[in-house]
Amino acid sequence: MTGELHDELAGLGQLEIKKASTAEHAAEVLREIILSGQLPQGQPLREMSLATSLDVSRNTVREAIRVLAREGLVTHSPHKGAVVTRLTQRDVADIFRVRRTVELAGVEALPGAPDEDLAPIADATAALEAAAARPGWAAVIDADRRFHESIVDLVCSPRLSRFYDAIQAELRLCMSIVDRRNEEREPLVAEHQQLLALILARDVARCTELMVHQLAKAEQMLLGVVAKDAP
Amino acid sequence: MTGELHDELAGLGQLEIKKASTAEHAAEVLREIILSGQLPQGQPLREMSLATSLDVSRNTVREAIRVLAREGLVTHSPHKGAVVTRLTQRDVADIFRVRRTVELAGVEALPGAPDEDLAPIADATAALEAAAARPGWAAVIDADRRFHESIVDLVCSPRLSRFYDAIQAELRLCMSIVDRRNEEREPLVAEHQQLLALILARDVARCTELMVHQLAKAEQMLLGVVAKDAP
DNA sequence: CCTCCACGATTGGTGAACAACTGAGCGATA
DNA sequence: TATCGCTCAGTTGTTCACCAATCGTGGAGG
Repeated sequence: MTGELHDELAGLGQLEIKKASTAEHAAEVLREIILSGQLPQGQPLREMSLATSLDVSRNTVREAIRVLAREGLVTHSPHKGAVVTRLTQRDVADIFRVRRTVELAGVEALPGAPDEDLAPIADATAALEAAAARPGWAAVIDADRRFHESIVDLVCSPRLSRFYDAIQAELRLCMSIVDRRNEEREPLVAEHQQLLALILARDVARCTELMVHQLAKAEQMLLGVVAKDAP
Repeated sequence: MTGELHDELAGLGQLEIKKASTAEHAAEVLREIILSGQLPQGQPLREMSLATSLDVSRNTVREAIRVLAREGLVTHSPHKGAVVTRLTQRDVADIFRVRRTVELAGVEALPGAPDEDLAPIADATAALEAAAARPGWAAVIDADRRFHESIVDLVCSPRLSRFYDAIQAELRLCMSIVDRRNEEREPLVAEHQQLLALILARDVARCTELMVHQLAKAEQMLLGVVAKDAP
């Protein structure tokens, strides 16, 4: 009988995620709006206006804003409200310091990782190749995100993975102001393929080296963008 | 003229932290109650009862509970409310995996750290010695906390330090159920003195080794405690 | 002994109200 | 002119009252 039950649940597969709490849902909507770059950095979030446009009560909006504040996507000041976080060069440097620490910890965990934990990394690489062949950056960025997330997951620490999630959200916020019109995508694919090869070979030393190099390059790029954005 | 202004502000040094929001304050009070072990793990937190005893509105209590939930101190289930988080062995293992990752990253940063960043570690060690000479565990545990926090601060990453703060809060929650009546405190002091010596000598390799060993010991102890606590 | 259902308690969410605070505009004064 | 103090509109912080949805439980009935 557990069989039938399981089948029934499987049929509901898509619906099960239908609804968390209203506040979480509101937070998710806001998060996507912010991360998609529709709101410029520093833009104030007015509770009343959001409440009417999201069609929820002001209290619910407040909860959502608190969630985003904890994630670092908005910055809250007492009696002044929340604004979309304005990332400074210092923030970018900090984010990449965390990336080095956490992602390299994932690489260090490589020797003891079972093969099936490596599969998501290969999947993300494949998705990255496929996305690069088609127009649009959204899929590319998402595949890149999954790639690095899978590396951190090698540590097998839910808390570390959650923390890294928040870091990636800030990173996306930062990347939302990047102008990618004339940016190459082939190098990105090639770099990740190299990384994947070293990962599958479980070559910790060279993987670390390459990853440090790539992170430094990305950091330089974003430092430049942030510098230009905030005069 | 900036000189006079600076002098005036310096005189006000202590007052600047005068007051956070009511919700944050409520969260802080609740946090201390939980971390001091006055509430057993699994204890439900009723919004109404807390609202009357803290003399704030139910909404404010709700906000405070959300804060604690995000910190991991309470576990929230829809329509069932929040309970003091019950830490499992899996949680303890995860917390220590994070500690290894993050604290060792602090040790790795040792070669590039300026001397003044090492001072807080020495201070914490001194405080630990002093606290161990007097009765009571609270001061000892706090000094230990500061010791490890200062090591993480060597990375110079506000985000990493904040994350580690949350981890330490969970750790304190876990330690609140430890029975320390017949536990030795001299070994703890000696171990930290050894660590401090290696840190001041900037001996990354041996410091890492010793710290891994000590963390493993603490982890074993807490795993045993948690196992006994949750049958 | 087991099942089912109704009830009380609790949480999730809304709307309105009021207090407290901020920032900007505007004179008044030196 | 520049600075101080004031008022004022707008926003946030907090409380209160209310209702719907849900959970746990205990008792009625089989």
